[in-house]
Amino acid sequence: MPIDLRPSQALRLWHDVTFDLVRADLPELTQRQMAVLLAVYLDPPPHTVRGLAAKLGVTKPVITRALDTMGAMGLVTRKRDESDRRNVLVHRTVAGSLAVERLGDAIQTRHRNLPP
Amino acid sequence: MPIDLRPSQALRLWHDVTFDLVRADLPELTQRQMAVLLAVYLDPPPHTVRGLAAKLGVTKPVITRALDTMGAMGLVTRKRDESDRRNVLVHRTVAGSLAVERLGDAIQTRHRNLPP
DNA sequence: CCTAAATAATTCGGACCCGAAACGATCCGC
DNA sequence: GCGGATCGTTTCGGGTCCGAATTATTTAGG
Repeated sequence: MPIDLRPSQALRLWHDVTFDLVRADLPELTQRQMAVLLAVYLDPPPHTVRGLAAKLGVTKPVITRALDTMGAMGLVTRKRDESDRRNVLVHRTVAGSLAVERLGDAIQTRHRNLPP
Repeated sequence: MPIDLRPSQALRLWHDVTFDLVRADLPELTQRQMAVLLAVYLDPPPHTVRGLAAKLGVTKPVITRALDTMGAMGLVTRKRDESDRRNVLVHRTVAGSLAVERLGDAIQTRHRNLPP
């Protein structure tokens, strides 16, 4: 477990990484889209629209729209669940894995360079 | 300086705090608004529209609009610079300080509870 | 079967954000 | 003073997101 972060260091970390995300002129993700992306890539599958909506405490259309947008960006794909065709399963992509990996590296780097 | 975060821990931290922000049904801030808010509260004053725009690498109207929104939320205030009335100076508020402080606590808590 | 429940998607009106350009106010050098 | 430069705001057309309600598809139960 890492040594405790003081609040000022915690905020500095959040500030620095947020600036990295803004300065990188990738398409901006909303907070909700970011939450969906990280849920899909960090939590174990399967991921359904309903499950993601419940996890985030938002309505299902929010998830559908987030998946529309992130699907157009190539960050996730959707497939019908063949064992229960009411469900839609969200899958990871290579592009999404790379984007998440880059975010992890950014956080790690900013964390390592925090002032004492 | 804190011990190094592994990328998986870094991403878990970002995931957890992002979820906290989404679940707390406060008005959502865009990434850019978050960047402006943290710049105002973490970097030393004075803060001008032009300075913030340069720091974030965005156009001035982006800052003006972010200040409009965050001003309506009570997170910041604007005042004319009396020594150069072309400038607008961005000031902190009690509500903004509290919001930033709560964010810092959330990050600290999530960081402390990261899996090994 | 055939109805009721569950799931994801779509529609609707309204609000917000964007970039680029134009605008008004203010300052500064000559 | 005056003209150009600087600063913040506003306008414009277009796009995205929102919540709530509705729809279409599929499953499960009697």
